[in-house]
Amino acid sequence: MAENSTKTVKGVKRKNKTEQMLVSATVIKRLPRYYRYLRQLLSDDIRRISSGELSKMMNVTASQIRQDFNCFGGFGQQGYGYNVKYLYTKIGELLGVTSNLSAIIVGAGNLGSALASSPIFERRGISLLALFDNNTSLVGTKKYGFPVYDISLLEEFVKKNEVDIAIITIPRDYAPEMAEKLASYGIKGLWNFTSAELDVSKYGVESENVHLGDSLMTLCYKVTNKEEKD
Amino acid sequence: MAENSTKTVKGVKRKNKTEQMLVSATVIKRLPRYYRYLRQLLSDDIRRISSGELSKMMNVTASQIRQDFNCFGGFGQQGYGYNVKYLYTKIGELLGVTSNLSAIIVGAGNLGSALASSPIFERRGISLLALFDNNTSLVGTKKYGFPVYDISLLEEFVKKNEVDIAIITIPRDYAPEMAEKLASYGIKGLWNFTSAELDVSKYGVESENVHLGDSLMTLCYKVTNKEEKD
DNA sequence: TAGATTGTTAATCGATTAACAATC
DNA sequence: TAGATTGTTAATCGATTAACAATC
Repeated sequence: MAENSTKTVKGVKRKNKTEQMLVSATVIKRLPRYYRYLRQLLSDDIRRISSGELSKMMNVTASQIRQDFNCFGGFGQQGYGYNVKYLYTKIGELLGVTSNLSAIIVGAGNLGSALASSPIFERRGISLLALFDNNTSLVGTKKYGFPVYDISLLEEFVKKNEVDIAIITIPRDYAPEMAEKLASYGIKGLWNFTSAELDVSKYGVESENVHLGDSLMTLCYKVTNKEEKD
Repeated sequence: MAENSTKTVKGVKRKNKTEQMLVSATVIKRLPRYYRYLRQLLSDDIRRISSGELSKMMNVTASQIRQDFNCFGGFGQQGYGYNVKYLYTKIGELLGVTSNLSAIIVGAGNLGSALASSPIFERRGISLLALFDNNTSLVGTKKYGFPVYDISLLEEFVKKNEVDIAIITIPRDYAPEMAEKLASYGIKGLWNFTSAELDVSKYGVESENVHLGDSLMTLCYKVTNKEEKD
């Protein structure tokens, strides 16, 4: 992916280092946030930014920003800072925006439908292909342009279309079994919205557990236990 | 809240320490997960559990479990372990399950409606009161039993009903302004589903930013960059 | 060149784990 | 009592921050 070459971007030479150690999950989880801020800068027509300026905007240290970017070989230039467009593109590539991933939603209920209606996939270069459900009154309909298929067609569809990501919005109790099935069909990633913890790493499948309930409870903790203001 | 008293629970004496330092966010964020596992144990009729057993179930170290619980003064008993029911209740209290919080959903679109239809609030002792929207075709209807009111009624409603938590499911661009308004109306917590970062801590309002897009991108990173399996 | 700002090493901080004495 | 397991202190690990030499 990264190589020991020298590229010329905006008339400026840049070095790409050979991929070093694996990057910690702590750093990875910060990348989408950088990506959001960089898109904003880009749409504000800001061409360059220093770690110092970005740190003020994002409320993190400049040190952390430079350390984070350096995990991937360094995207900046001494004395100049970072080229916003270049940095945005690079982080986008890291995050897989250009890797043309495909996705399906398993569970065409309220949450599944809400996701289908949102621009969340399109914005990240992910092709949503279809929804699946076992509810016969949903099967055969379309949700925001995407077909809802019967769950019995899932295996064939996933294998034929080499689906990368499955989004799980089915009732909690069916989730672990469904996750295993999807893993066996060759899914590469699982985006889990149920309160079950789905770990299919033993099949080499990556997963992200959203756990909305945990987020809500964390908020409740903060609301309940906030007394001492500073 | 906690006091230097001695309680008798299930015939066992327990000490409550005076609240010590403030507990780190790292620990807080783990509480909902403990809570989930403990509920499971409870429904499986398991009365007691040791940190060692729980650590195996949850894939964390027993040390971490004991450290975490001890941030709140210790819920266990030497030589015995933890009483599941007691521990579950205690963590629930910490998380505000018994503090009778109220909530509204601002934005009755697909995502707002999906949340209204879910048992996520009821399960955590939160009363969902209503939804708000500016779409006249939604106003006056009911979503899963909850009324949808016009956004113009928001201020009066929040103040009159002393609403604790506002859930923001409106388009991103309106979110910061709405957050400030809600803060000024006296909201205590904000559960934010937009991609905007809403920080109203300057008004003393707590917030949780869900950032589904970030979660999806993190998954994309993992899917795209998984090569080396072990 | 001089100034700016990165890339990177070293120092600090906080979180996790290990160890064990206290005690049920 | 003896055995088990917590509560808690000490050791380790990893992540963050500070500092500065490299360099554009």
